[in-house]
Amino acid sequence: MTELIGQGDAARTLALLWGKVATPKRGPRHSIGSDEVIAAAVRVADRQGLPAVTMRAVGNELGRTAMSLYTYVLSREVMVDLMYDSVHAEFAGPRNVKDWRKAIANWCTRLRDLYLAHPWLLEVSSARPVLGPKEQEVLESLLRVLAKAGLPLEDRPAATSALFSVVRGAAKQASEARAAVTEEDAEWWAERAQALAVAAPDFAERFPESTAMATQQRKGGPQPWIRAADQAFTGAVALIVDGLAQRVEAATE
Amino acid sequence: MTELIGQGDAARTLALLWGKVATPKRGPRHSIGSDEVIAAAVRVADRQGLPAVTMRAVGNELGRTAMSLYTYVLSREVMVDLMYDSVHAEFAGPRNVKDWRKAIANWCTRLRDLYLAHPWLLEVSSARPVLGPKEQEVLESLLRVLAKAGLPLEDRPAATSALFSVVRGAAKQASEARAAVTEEDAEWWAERAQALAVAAPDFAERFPESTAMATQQRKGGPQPWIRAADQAFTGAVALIVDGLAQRVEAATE
DNA sequence: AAGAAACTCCTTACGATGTATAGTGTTCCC
DNA sequence: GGGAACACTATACATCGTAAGGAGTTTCTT
Repeated sequence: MTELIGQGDAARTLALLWGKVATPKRGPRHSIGSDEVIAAAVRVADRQGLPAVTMRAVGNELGRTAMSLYTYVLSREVMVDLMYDSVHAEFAGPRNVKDWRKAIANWCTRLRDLYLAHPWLLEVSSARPVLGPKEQEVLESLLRVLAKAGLPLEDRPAATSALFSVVRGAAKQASEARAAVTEEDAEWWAERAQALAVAAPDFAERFPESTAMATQQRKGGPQPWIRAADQAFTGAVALIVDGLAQRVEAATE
Repeated sequence: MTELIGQGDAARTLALLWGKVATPKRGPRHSIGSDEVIAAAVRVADRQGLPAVTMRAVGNELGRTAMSLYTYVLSREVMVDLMYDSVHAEFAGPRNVKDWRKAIANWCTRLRDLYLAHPWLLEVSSARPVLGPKEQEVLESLLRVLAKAGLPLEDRPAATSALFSVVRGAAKQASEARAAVTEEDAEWWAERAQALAVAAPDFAERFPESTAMATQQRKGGPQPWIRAADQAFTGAVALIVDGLAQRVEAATE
């Protein structure tokens, strides 16, 4: 039975997200701000992944105890939300605004690069939306392109939904592929592949289409995983852009 | 009956996934099988979500201790992998195979419904692929449709990547929307919305396009969230299908 | 037939986690 | 200058996955 943990959560969190925190009048000065806490947490996440972001680890990163963080961030969950929005500041809006097709492709690539720079972003449970300004700006920048392209209002939810999904999906796949290149993990993959061959000797007959696609993808020269993931990504984006072009044409006729 | 119960995690897990476990010769009979363990874990996950799937909870579901599960599943992580593949058995391949466009839409809907029936599927970290036969069959069934449609081999990775991403993304959004209808959570959302209005009074001016889309979506009658999410989903799928149709035409000319 | 071996399942225990609680010391308002 | 508000620390607790070891059960070997 999940109880509503503290009624003030939402207001407090949103205030932090939108930079509307009133500084207290009395008591010792904050030697740091919540920004520093978030930055430290992001550093830990970038280095060691999201599970390593424990209150103790972040406190240690700041030369402080775990409990002192609660002065700034109310709970770990909230801290992760703040981290999430925070790194979206690194996102730079799309270029090539003249050609909207290129602008969309550019938006997708930049967002994917953000996810690749901070893979833990994709582990943040979006069971409940964060609603921060920096992530909002990412969405807004896409909508600006779609508006200028002349895409009807009613088509935009589908478009944004599709593009966000594809970028996130591709980023996930790409970061897996990237991890596979690590020496340690390469071994893991090899072992896994062999174990699969033993466990499922009839794989090729049972899943002919999957096998065909896999062998096709393996022809990509060195580091085929990464290249394949990359091509799947650009291909998927192109697919959606083509679909959007049809909608735009239909609307402007 | 292949013998190899490999020493490694991977081999053991894959053996379980592909049903190639050798039953031990000595010792007391298993009063249950690993299937029952997985089924019990799935029951817990369906009722209370993935975080509630603790070894103790699953053990309790079976009238057993937590530690006894290690006879069957080596670790919690492996157990979740097995759960993941297991429920993909519920997936029924697409109908309407004659019209490949409808078949794809059907495949997407069915997969989304699976995710909605077991929302915890979307929380399973796909940092490392599961490689089970039941999930593989889901992919294979899509590839069969694409093959029959005449989509060139080199376009299939992009197509599958895009469709999987869209279905997962939409399912995530939909399950959030569904959660919002719950009475408890409705309150949470209302509180959240009000807090946002306070924290970001300039939202509309700052994000005009986002606001326009939101108001547009709100015109959807009762339960606008769900309907909006649903339309975004079908729209996104249609978008991709249109893109695929172009590729198919280009190839068959 | 009987001991050894293999196996299931249990009890206990450990380190790690998020955070409640209580206390110490600092800073500012009246 | 006293008291309220606050930052920060130390300690403690429930819960988690699971390591370790033991008791009881079944089968193989002899």
